[in-house]
Amino acid sequence: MSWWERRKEQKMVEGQEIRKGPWTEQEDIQLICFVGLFGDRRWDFIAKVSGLNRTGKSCRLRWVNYLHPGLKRGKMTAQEERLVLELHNKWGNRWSKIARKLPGRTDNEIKNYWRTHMRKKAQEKRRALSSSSSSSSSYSSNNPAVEFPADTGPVKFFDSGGSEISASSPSTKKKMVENQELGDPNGFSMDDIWKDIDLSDHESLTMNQDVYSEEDCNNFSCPALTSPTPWDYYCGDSMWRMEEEEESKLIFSGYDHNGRPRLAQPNQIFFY
DNA sequence: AAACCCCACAACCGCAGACGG
DNA sequence: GCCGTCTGCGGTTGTGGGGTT
Repeated sequence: MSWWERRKEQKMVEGQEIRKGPWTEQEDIQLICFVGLFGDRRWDFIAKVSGLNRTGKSCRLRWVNYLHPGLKRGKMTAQEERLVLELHNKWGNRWSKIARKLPGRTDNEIKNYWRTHMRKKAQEKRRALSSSSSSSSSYSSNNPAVEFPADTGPVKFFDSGGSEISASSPSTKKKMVENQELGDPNGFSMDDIWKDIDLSDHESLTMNQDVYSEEDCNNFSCPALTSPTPWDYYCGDSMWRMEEEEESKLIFSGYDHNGRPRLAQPNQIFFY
């Protein structure tokens, strides 16, 4: 049993049910306040002192994927889509690494985008293949690995990635290798398939414009947000400097009558 | 209008690495 | 070096909304 499970159990014993599922506005506000006070590092501590009855992990996730100032909302721009494609081709499923090149986008967002995007691609490809040739395709039907499931549900083979097998951990690497092995009984790996998909995208990309270099990626900056978020009202980029400006920061203290977030000094906030 | 499908998004889980005692 | 604790990452699942049949 892991420490986390032990801890969960301990909490249950203490009679504190760990909350799960969607976050309420009130919880968001509470979390924002406590992150404002203690910074976005000590999640376990924040989870404890905030009285949210959430796990530290859950708090962190909520912050990183939803509440963090500067997050972009809305559809990926064409530029971002291209960048994701490029970077995935290069790094594989290193979502956090890719996300760092797209300011305002989270790894989760990119992951989700890729998942749906690639599923669509796979389906299109499958349709194209089945209509063009039912017998001579190199995507042989006796290769179970390339049998795109009729069902559009989760597909394991999307765990493959760019030209470089890159993984943060040995187990992840192992998984990738396993996937490749599983998907390659006849010398045709899932990686090849995805590379193929990537390439077709890549080709259409390069037909129209220059390919992004790494330098481009580093210099890439997203256009200004078009729709104001609550964070635009109350912090602009100041929250990014929160750690350096512990003393002078303003933090969220609720909504005013217009529904706009209110600002206050930490010492002006009373939680309960 | 109802049923169904698809997509986007939010959230959870398991695991591994980092770090401090 | 070991162990406990915590954080971060990648994979997966659940769900709500919008579009289509």
